[in-house]
This record gives sequence, C-alpha cells and structure tokens, in this order.
Amino acid sequence: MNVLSSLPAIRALTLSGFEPTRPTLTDQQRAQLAAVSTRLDLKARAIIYRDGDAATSIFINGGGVVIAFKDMPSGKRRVAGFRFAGDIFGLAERGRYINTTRAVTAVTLYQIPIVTLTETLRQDAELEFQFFCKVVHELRQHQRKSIILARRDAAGRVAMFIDFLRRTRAGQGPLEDFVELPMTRSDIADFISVSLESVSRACRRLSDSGMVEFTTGGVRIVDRGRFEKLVART
Amino acid sequence: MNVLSSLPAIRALTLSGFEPTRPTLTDQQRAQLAAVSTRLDLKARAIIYRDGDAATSIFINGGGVVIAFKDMPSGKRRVAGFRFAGDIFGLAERGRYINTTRAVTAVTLYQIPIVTLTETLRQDAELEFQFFCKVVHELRQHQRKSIILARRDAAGRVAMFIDFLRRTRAGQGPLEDFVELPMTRSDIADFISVSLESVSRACRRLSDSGMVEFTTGGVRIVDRGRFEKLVART
DNA sequence: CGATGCATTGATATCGGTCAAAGATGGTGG
DNA sequence: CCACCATCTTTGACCGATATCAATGCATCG
Repeated sequence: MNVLSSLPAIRALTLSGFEPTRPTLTDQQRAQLAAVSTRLDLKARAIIYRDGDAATSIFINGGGVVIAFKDMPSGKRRVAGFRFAGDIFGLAERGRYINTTRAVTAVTLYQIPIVTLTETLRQDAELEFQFFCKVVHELRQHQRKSIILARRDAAGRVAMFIDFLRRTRAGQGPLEDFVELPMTRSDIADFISVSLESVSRACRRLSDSGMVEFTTGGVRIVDRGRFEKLVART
Repeated sequence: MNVLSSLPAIRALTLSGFEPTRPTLTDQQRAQLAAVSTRLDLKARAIIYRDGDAATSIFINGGGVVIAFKDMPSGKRRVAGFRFAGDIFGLAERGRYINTTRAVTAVTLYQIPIVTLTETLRQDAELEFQFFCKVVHELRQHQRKSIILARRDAAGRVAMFIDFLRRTRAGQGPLEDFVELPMTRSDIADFISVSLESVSRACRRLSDSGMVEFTTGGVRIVDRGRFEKLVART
C-alpha cells in the first residue's frame, strides 16, 4: 500500500480546491467500519456522550439526526452542528469530547473505539483519506456557518439555515424544494445564534411573504426565485 | 515511501483530537518549498489575487499580514480572515479563488504553481501531511470565528477578536499582553460582522473601562483578569 | 499644504433580546 | 382510548443595542 495510491485524491484536493467528492463515507466503507464497530440504536433525545467525557470512541451515523452542542456557563447553548446519515462525529480535543451530542430523532450509530479505528486506518490508506475528507467537510460546514452568522437579520439567517440544510442533505441530483426540519426551533435558534422567539417570528415572516410553507417536520420552498434571492442577499 | 511513514502523524491527529502541533510550516519545510517557488515582495495595499481568478498558484506568507475578503453584491464586504507569516493561502473552489487577497502591510510571499506543488507533495509525505494540518488549522480558525460571531455585543466581539489574534499569533511561550493590530477598523468590522462605527465605539468602551489600552498599531491588555472574563462570557 | 483615507463621535430609527403568557403538539399512563 | 402533562411554538409588549446617516477630527503622503 504505497502512499502514491492515495495521492491522486490529494492532488484532486489541491487542484480543485479541497473539494473531495465524497464528504461522507461510501456504503462500502461504512460496511468496512461496521465490521469493527458496535451498533447502537437510540431513540430521540438520548445523549450519546457529554462535553468533557474522555473521548474513547468515534461514531458513524447510520441513520437519523444528531445534534452537537455545548452548554455555556451563561446558561446559553451553542449548537455546533447537526450530524446526518453517513457523518462521522466524536472528534476530540486533548482526549475529551468538546461537545455534547444527542439524538434528535431515533438514530442508528456505529461506535468504533479509537484504538480500533487507528488499526483500521493503518491498514487502509483510502479510508485514512476519508478522514481527511471528513475534516475538509467540517471546514466547509463551518465556513458556511460563518456566512450565516455574518447575516444580521433573523429572517435572512433562518432562510440561509434552510438553504444550508437543503444543500447539506442533498444527494447528487438537483436540489429539493422540500427540506426536513427534524430539530426544534430552539435547536435552530442556538445554531444560528438568534433567540428562539425570533426564529419563530422569522419563520412566520418567510411564510407570510409566500416564499416558503412550513409543514409538520419540514419546509417547502414555494417561491424559489425570491427565496434564493433572499439567501444570496449579503 | 510507505504510507506508514505518515501514519503516526495521522494517528496523533485522530487520537489527540485533530490537533497537529505544527499548524504552519516549519522553517525547514518553508525552505523546501521556497526552492520551487517565486519570491514576491509586495507593499501594503497590493492585491495578490482577485475573487474569481483562475487559481493557478498557492502562496506562503513569508512575513507581513494579508487579508482575505470577498466583496458582496450588496456592497458590503465579508472578511474571511487574515494570513500571517507561515500561513499558506490560495485554496480554491472549482479552480477559482473564492476570495480576494490583499497585503495589509508590506509582505513577502512565496508563490508556488499548483502543478509544481503537486509534484513536490508527491515526493514528500510529510509535507503532504502539512497540508492536512493546514486544513485542520483553517477549521479551528473558522470554529473560533463562529464563536465570535455568536456573540451579540460589539464590545464582546471586539474583545474576542483581540483574543483571537493574540492566540493566533502567539508562539510557544505564554500569551503576550500586547497584540498588534495592523489592519484597519474597517477590516476588523468586516471580519466580526459589526459596523465600523460600532467597532470604534466598542474600542472606546474597552479602553474607558480600563481593560485595554490602544496604541498606534496595537492594543495592550491592561487588566488581564477582566479582559479574559469578558472574552469567556458566553 | 491640500487631499485622501481612516477614526471618532453624535443623533435617530430599527431590529432583535427578554420577559410573559397563551396556544399547539405529542407522548405516557391510566 | 382518552386525558393529562411536558415540551415546543407562537404571539405580544417593551427595552436596549447596533446599524445607519452625517459631520468632524486626524494622520500620512504626495
């Protein structure tokens, strides 16, 4: 297993601007990791691990939605992000998890002890490269989050959040006009750093203006033109 | 050149939580890259490349400060970040630069065509790994930026920005109490997404409260205790 | 010594945070 | 199967902080 085998991918990264085509693991690779992992089935609201716990495992989301957050001393909560099917999470700082993660919906997880992961990575440069991609993917997510937070108006932030989820969860094909919102208003609020009341009001305004329609569990973008114009307006 | 040669580093990443100890290149590696690069000496305000240009080179900052920003259709400007000595910049999306970069101070740059870089990386797994570290470093920067932007009060954001620079520019030793601010108020404003007037007022308040002292070209943290308490108050 | 870019300060309006309360929703146990 | 309870969501009123507009001060550099 020569380093050159993984180089074309690295080259693609630098040439095309750090845009790995596979931000999440392929089914094949998930299966490979599943072989050395423990499957967990959790119901909504279950805590996966807590901020500050010793980080002994990483997790792969095999279905459902997970929220990563941190309770701040002030009593506020900072939502770092959401993990969807295929996402890897559980990276740590100084051996400790930096966020608390909780199941938003019922989820299936694959838990892999870090020592096992290390062994597995040692034997598979391609898989190792996936972890690189994972970090690149996280970087892109954070860049987008920064752009959302730069926005001043609550409605704009909510619209950008919807667009963010829309793009994050999109497959290869064209973008869907329906976006699932399994998380609560409060989760959204703490992600985009706006009070939950403002999120609620913003949703109402977006809805009243005829851009989108909120249904139970999601939003449908009705007036795509105006919606995208609002999102782009920075 | 076996993949295993770079694995200890990768392992360190996953185990210790993606915290490479060398977020920027070592002098040795810079020299190595310098051999295949063109040296540029630019004076303050010079444009290095523009948003949308074909991305043919990457740059290493050999001294001075560079700002990366994007002019938005609305006329506003979003400052993505600042690049200091040792930082690599010029990564692109779809073959195009995504930001405009400009020299804030006089700078020395090493320009490396991407094709050359690719060749160099192919021959050096350790250097290749540095690019991984670079991405991790960028990720951390963006995480910090998100935390700054989550802050609501302008004074808090400015304080966190000062702290951000203080930590970014710190060496191995203890944190300095003096932080250089070579960029304009407007640059700071567009980085932390606050109007430049608010930045000015926030600086005044921080100064009036006796936490810091603004001098030409920098800030000195006078009351470290209160300053850090303000920064931590989230 | 103008001119230009940068920084500061002031006045005002707007928008979102906060507090408060009521309305919807969903899950659980009787 | 239904009622109740916890949680989430919506709406309202008010206040404070920041954006915005405007003008002045202040370097630095031709």
